[in-house]
Amino acid sequence: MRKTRIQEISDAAWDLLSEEGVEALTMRAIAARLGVSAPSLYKHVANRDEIVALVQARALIESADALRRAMKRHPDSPHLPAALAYRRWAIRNPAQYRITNDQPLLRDLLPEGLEDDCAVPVMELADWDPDRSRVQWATAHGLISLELAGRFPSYADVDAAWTLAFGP
Amino acid sequence: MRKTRIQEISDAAWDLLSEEGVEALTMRAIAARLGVSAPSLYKHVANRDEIVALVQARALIESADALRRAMKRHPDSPHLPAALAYRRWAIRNPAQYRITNDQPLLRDLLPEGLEDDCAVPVMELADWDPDRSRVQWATAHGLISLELAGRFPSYADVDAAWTLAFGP
DNA sequence: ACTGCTAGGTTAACGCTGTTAACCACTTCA
DNA sequence: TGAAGTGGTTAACAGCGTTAACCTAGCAGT
Repeated sequence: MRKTRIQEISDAAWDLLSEEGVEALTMRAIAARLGVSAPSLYKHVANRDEIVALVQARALIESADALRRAMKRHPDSPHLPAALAYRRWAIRNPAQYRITNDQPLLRDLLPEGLEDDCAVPVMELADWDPDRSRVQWATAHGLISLELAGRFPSYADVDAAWTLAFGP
Repeated sequence: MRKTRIQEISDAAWDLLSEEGVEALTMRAIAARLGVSAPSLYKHVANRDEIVALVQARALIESADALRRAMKRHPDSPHLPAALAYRRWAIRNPAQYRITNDQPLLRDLLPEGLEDDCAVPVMELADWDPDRSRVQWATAHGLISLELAGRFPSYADVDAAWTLAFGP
């Protein structure tokens, strides 16, 4: 089963984000990675947003999986491990995290139900209390967002903040 | 005391953000607001980042002031009022909030000490515990960021989340 | 009063961006 | 055999930040 061209485009975009950051995600750069000219991408996607949506979908899935795996590994006290796993994923994929969480999701272009599916583990961690789950999600997202934006001073003990927020 | 041209540029950029959002903040649009051509802006600023930094500085000051005023108004139980005042400022100035908090601060272009000054009220609210202050800041920032990005469903009770996070 | 500097504007242009139009070759199928 | 569809091409456009070159009004110094 060969890779479809759309998957190749998605992978090229993902790798470009990993290697060169958000600003490097241009149609011409993606095309160059596939050894092709930029306009030919439009034979496979309608516009750049559709490629961004592919990245957002993968980022949502991967980060939710990281959460789920950590919860499975620490079934009795999952909060801190799950939070740290989420943080770890974000720090390792900063451009992907920002492109899916620092701007509106391209919902119309995302697979149906994906967003809800990825919210499940967070709901579960908050014992299905929607308010609690939103606060915990916001705290994790806020800590990551501020860390990625370099808003904590270099001497800040960010680990201690995570432990205080999600620890025992 | 007439307004200096740099202040006029800063104000034009601010108003443009208020009225048309982040993507509308272009050199040509700022210049048009002053009835002038884009290249002439470079007689007053080195580049676009310098204008963004002017906006960031004003946003930091205004949002910190909103915090401080709320704390002064509710000296006995300031946490929730202060948090809601911060949220209110962000919701009323979404483009300015995002341009200063969703990307790295342009520290080299910001007035010396401004960032620290604006962190003081948050520190005070957290009883000068740096870890607590970072968590509370992150929670507020996360809630705002997710709300501005439209990540909460329309039926979500965001007020309840704020009350849960900062309430009594 | 004349000279020359400076402040602050102008237009033209460059390289980048996303995107469209027009064209072309190869494969598939009736 | 011919038609349609697939997936590539180059040229081009408007908008972006930015630079270069030029011009003009006002002020300072002799």
